[in-house]
Amino acid sequence: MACSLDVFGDRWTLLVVRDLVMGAERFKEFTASPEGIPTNVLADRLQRLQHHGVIEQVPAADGTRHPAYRLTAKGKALHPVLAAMRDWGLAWEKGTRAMLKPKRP
Amino acid sequence: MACSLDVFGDRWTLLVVRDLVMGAERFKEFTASPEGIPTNVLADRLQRLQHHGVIEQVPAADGTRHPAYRLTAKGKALHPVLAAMRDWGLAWEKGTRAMLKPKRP
DNA sequence: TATGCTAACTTGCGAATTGCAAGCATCGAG
DNA sequence: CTCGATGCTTGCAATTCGCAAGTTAGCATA
Repeated sequence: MACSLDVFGDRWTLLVVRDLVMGAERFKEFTASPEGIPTNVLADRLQRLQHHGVIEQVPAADGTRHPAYRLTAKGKALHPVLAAMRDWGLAWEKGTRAMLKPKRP
Repeated sequence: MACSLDVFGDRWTLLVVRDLVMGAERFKEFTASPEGIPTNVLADRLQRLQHHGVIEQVPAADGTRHPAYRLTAKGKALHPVLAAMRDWGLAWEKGTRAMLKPKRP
């Protein structure tokens, strides 16, 4: 538990992972999320997640030369955690909704 | 997701909830956990959890007049979240172990 | 009554982390 | 060769954190 929290026990990390699950791959896509993560925090979290082996940087996905980020197996294994948190929020916090379907399943 | 993180999206809150699930009820018991939460942070988190309806303060459990803290239904509903995080940690973070059985189930 | 002990907080303060804004650096399009 | 878009990095004020040191209250012993 405590070790897991060392990896993603803060306000932003799990939101980044959520965006990855939802299909985000590029820096701009994360900043476009409604919560509005500061760019310096995002850069830090991406580095940290990479360091923990939760995500990996792939050099060039499409035509551009900008990096893309993908979940590793370790990162994909976080899905149950996210699902549990989403379900709890939906059940107990009023006025919450969720986009249930990932863009790229 | 984001709303859930508003409630427990920080380093200490979920550790407090974990201790509650494990049977802790009193201030001293939380501070005794191996992670060593600072007392001011603990006081703040207990207040915040109470404010969010995750825990409740019961005036006197045993002979003493010190308060005890208990999970509400909302708090108990966090169990799947904790379980998912524990399982992920055990599966992917090396050298982790867990005390699987709560003292008071 | 004085003295000590423990539990449960609160306060103070230096250090680290955050959020916001602005500033680079690179690339392809025009 | 300028322009806009993208992907970061830097600076700085403000919040939060962690540690240590009080403070308060209820027994307890003498």
